[in-house]
Amino acid sequence: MLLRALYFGGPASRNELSAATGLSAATVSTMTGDLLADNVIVEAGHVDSDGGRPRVLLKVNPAYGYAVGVDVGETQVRVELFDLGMNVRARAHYAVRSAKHDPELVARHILTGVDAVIAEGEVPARQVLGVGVGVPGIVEPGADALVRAKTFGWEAVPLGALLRAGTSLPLFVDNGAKTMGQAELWFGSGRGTTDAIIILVGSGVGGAIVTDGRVYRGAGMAAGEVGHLKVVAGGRACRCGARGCLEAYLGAEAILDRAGVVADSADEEAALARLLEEGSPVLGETVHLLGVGLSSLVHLFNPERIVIGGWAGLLLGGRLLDGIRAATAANTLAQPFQPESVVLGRLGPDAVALGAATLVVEPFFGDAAYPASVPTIA
Amino acid sequence: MLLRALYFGGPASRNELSAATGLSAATVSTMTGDLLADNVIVEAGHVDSDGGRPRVLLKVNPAYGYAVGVDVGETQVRVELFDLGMNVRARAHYAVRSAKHDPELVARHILTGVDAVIAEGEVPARQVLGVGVGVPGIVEPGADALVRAKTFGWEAVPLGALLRAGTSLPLFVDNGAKTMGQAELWFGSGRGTTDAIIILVGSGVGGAIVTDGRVYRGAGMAAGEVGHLKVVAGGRACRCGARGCLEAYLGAEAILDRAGVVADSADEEAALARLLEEGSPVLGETVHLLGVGLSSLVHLFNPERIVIGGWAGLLLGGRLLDGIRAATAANTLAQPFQPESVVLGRLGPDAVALGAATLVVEPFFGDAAYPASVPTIA
DNA sequence: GACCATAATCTAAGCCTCGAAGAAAGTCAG
DNA sequence: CTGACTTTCTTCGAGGCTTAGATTATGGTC
Repeated sequence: MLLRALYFGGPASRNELSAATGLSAATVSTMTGDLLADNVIVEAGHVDSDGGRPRVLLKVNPAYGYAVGVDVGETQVRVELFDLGMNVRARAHYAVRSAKHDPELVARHILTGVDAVIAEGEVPARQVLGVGVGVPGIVEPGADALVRAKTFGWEAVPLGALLRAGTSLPLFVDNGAKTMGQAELWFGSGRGTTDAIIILVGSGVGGAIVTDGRVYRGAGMAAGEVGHLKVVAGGRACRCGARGCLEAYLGAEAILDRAGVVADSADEEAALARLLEEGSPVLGETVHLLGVGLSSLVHLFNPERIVIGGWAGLLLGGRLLDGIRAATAANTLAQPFQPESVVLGRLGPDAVALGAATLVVEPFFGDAAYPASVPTIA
Repeated sequence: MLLRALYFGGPASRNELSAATGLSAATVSTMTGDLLADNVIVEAGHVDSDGGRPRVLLKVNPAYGYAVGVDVGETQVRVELFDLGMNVRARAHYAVRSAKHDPELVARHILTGVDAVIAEGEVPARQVLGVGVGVPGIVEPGADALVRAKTFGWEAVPLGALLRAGTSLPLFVDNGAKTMGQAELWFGSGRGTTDAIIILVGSGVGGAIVTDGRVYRGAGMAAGEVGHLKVVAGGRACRCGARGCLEAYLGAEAILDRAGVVADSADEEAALARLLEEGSPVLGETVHLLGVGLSSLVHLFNPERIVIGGWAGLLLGGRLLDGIRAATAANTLAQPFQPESVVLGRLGPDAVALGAATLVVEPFFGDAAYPASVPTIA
């Protein structure tokens, strides 16, 4: 609890911690004493007195531990080493031939990358708290971390098992959009909210739903698939097999397709930028449909904030944010929705690895250890 | 924690409680001793031994306290008194002229009803733990409990304030669909799940979304408005002002309207039953759109179970459940969805008052008292 | 330099939880 | 019927965490 308060509340004095956590000053004092002794936290300067004893500021020691974040993307595997302050200490990239995503090759890239960044970052191995991996598609819970990703042709790839064979570090695998969402939540535009929607538009559409301050994963880790929210019953075919999904209209691929632009994945960004420059009736429809989708989300989740991110999302939002807000408001009851609550992401499209690293750090900050809501009696 | 385990886990021995809660047998023993002394729990028979000392079963004392549940409906205000076991002890109904829902009149009905059922139930006033009220529309958080309900013409009715002027009992006001959903969650088809969608189809469409074992209310208590999930962008006009809402197709009113049947609200049930009997192309479309809506919900929430309730929902589901399951599956990725997870509600349409009473009881069972996810530092 | 204000620490007490030991209340074999 | 055995429940002392209240530390103000 204290660690979380310090981590997200920036440097703070013991006194502020006492107020923030509700613990007594005495408890904070003894606890911080222990944490200081264990080197988990460190002093971070003083604040000049305004009449009394000056406050000593404390913060989490960034060098106490390190986390590896991995982004398994369409074109490359990116591996990055972060300290607890989420500063990058080392990077490694491995290009992947677009069509071919051999699971074993990907796993090998990840494992080599992990060793490489730990070596390059000059970090003692025992201080590495774990490896977080963000992948496309749906990840099943369980030690094997079965991954289903249509875009990669992965049906049930046991990525967890493949990686565990090559490293003994704690391992966390999750959908890349969710890791990116968690990054926006912790360090980006979602900061400070407890109920938010983070929608990530890239080539496709993904997202993360934040409830009670945490990314909601549902009963089987598959919640938050914003891309497959239906906006037009019986509408355009989506690559998931269904019809009328948001992703069938909103991802860069879908937008370009609808506009009749031919572009392979490497050119998508330039092509979309050109489309925005030149204008197109498709864009108006896109904004409208995004508004419809967001209004559904508002009515379902009543979020405090809606963050639009991902490279295509930032491109669209940069020019059309007002339109998106208006389109959402037009479909939404006035009470639960303020247009200004729709904002753009702040972290850019490369935050998947950062978010993956936060998966490692999250349990370190106390996991919240919620009591099981209802204990089961046999 | 012990109370919750006992309440939802039925009668149980101290030993079972120890296993269920993770507390040691010693702790359970002392705690239950205190609870017994305070009369919060009582013994509930024995289980014959199978070789050792027989177990003494414990349960929550239903007579320890009482809760009043109120259902503010279209045609009447229903007030019911429940004991902790949620057995009805007394009822009072007050007819309301359909069109006219004068807030002060409604409040007066509620207050008279509360006094009436407490008197009729012969319950000591100090044992009444509070009053829960289920209303249509959206309830704003705060002491005034501002209610916005288009169907009643309520713009911002401070129902909480009106009631608090006439009673000093603790007061809980929430949307009726959510209270009903909580009733299904605690005592009906949702029992035992921690992640569920409960969709209630009556004249309109409402719902409750259960995450982490509790009804999710979002940042402003307005989450879970399943009726305003959009299924057809730019589709039929909904009474909320937007277009293409699920409620514009799925509520009894909308179904009958689409089928060209004229029926006022008193006849809706009979008319819908006749439509189901006779068949209609509208029904196929309804099933399809419900499937589309549910598939959106599955992708967003990845629930363990989907409960269809409300009088119209039970009517539809009774005949067309297989079709609904198939329509949902057709629009949903295979991994997160099993068709059998769609089930019918078990409590019938009168569970609003029951659910409202659970609002009163909920904090009594320990509120879960989740630590604030991130303490705020000034 | 006396006095005040605020921050941090120390101290003793209270509460919760647990392990270990043992009491209670049965079954079962002979 | 008796003694061994099984399982449930209770008691007791120890240990840990948290707190209120007193105390010490560190600076400003007059």
